[in-house]
Amino acid sequence: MDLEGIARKAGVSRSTVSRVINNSPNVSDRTRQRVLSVIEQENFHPNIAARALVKRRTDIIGVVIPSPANVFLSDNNYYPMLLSGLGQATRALDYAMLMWLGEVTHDDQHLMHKISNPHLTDGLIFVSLTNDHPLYTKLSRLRIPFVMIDRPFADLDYANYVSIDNVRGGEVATEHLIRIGRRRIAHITGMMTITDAHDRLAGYKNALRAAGLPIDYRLIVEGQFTYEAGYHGMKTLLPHQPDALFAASDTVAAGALQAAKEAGLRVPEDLSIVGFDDVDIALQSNPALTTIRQPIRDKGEVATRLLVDLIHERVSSPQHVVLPTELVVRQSCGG
Amino acid sequence: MDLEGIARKAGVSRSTVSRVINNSPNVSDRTRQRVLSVIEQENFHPNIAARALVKRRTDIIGVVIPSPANVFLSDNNYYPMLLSGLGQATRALDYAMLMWLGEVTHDDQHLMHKISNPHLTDGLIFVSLTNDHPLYTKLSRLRIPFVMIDRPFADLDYANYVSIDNVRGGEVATEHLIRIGRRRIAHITGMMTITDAHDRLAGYKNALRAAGLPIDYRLIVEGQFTYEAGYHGMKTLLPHQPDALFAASDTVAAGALQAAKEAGLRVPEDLSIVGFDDVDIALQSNPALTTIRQPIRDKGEVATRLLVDLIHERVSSPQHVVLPTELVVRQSCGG
DNA sequence: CTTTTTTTTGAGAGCGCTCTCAAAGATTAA
DNA sequence: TTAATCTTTGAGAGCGCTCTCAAAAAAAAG
Repeated sequence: MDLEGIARKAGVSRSTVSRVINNSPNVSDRTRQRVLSVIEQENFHPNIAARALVKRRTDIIGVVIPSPANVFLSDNNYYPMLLSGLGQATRALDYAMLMWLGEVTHDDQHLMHKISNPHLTDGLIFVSLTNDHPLYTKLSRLRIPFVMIDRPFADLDYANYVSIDNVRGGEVATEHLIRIGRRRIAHITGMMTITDAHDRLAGYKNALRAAGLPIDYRLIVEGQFTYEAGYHGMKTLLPHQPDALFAASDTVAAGALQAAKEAGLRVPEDLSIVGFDDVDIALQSNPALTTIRQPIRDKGEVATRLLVDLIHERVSSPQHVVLPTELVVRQSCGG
Repeated sequence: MDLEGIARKAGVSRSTVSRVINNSPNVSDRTRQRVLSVIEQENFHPNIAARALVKRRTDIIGVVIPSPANVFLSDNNYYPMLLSGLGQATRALDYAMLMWLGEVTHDDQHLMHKISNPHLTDGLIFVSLTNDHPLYTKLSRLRIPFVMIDRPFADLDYANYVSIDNVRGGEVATEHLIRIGRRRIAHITGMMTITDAHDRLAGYKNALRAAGLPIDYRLIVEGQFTYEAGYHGMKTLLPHQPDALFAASDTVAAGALQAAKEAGLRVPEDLSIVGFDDVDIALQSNPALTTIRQPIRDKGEVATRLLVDLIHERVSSPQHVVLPTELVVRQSCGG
């Protein structure tokens, strides 16, 4: 059953039915009711392909999460929170959400071509795209608007993004450790292919400098935003006897905490720990983690709204949104 | 630029270009190369709306996760694992994945209508649909194939589903506790609006009966598959002095563990705990949880493959797939 | 009433593909 | 060489909508 069929049953023209399903005001109430009842009775669903063909809009936005499985699966409820924000906002704006999950390799031209098809989605949201990612370099050729969640590197300053103030977050975390009297503050970074890791590290260094403390590179270990990286990072750090740790994420902090406990250190007495994100693991750790809370759901919501504004050309590229973070003090740092 | 434009540039007809982009064998190599190079050079993307209009296929499958936020966000990496399986399989089968996240209320007719639009998706996968859900009753009117992840109640026996053997899982968990000498075994259930919770409870009872142990309803508490439910459930159980707990999920077990610790109980010495799922929290708990591992990613993969088989009418409804579970022994139960 | 204005409706083209069917070209068999 | 077969190509209809433009109907003004 198509528009024509409904029209026949209701004794009107195709145009009128079209007006009804598109909520046009130029239909008399009597006609509208008649048409609606036929639609209801026939359980009619408009063919959105036909609509998309003429409107040149699909009302679908694409979300690309190219994180490798170990990050996507280990980061606790970071991704669920983000997805929740994205899903919520797309629904509220009457869009549908297409999702591309999982690693994309260079040779998968087919997939990259599909993702960037301007006839499939009206716009794209890229989550935590690393700068060594095959899609990263294709961004400039994209013919539909896109928004990145997490700031890309400087070479992509033409891109729209929604991020948090990671530098400030790193500063606040480190300042807190300094304030409670710690002096040998270690840092386990995140994956250095995304700016979050760089910026949190920068914030850490800023705070040390501002307090006149030395930057000791033996106290800085590169990690991957994973539990394992935190665990092994801490093992590497232990010989250098840190009295505090700022971890690039709560998951990293949890891994480090485990390693510290196994080494017989008491947290927070012997070692203060501050994480980042404030995901569920922060609260479930023992002791609960002091952390920098970031508005994860908001990132998803704001990114979606921004993308839709871009699609409708209500704003023009590039747009940069930076959301605030907040220190949450719990037991893992004492003081 | 459309097919016609590419055709002109390549000096062939629209039909031939169509053949090329659809990998038809009936094109000479010379022509194919010529067309492909024009496509490449023009960065051409076929209009999939036009294609869908004539093919009556969108090559999109819809995934509906109507879980309330507190479940979606708290269940640790259960959902990421599932999504990973779903995403992986849809990609492998050359489909795109549309996602509907979050609660759907009765009054949201508009959304339900969108979800069930047969022109938008070729089929649907419902994840953990509760039997009190507004979509549950609409299933019979759906005009596209659908697969449920987790067995629905008996009234929906015409539905396709992929599940695990929850009854057996509950039995194995409980049998294990009995085997290591526990006699006052408590159970905190999941949300009773889905069969998983029922079946695990049934398995628990089966095992007790088989061992000649009484079923003590003071040792059975209804929960919600959440950390909080586990925590409060344990508090309710403590006065009845259980010596073991079978929790309906690892998240519940983790909450219960916390409550037990706070009450001064030693785990596993005073209280053995067995969880269910084997999600990350099981390993990160202290002590690590003995649990029933279920193949979460596989559920997603199998459901996707089944759906695609249904779409292509390679199999006919109803199909019921039950995947096996496995006991994973860790520290939380001693013995 | 008639004329003007406003509201409501219909006709028809066109969005960019696929698919069938027939024609043309190339290859092989007779 | 001609006929038969196989391979490759093109023409054209049609998928189910939206949107513009004009016509018809209803309401308001004169």
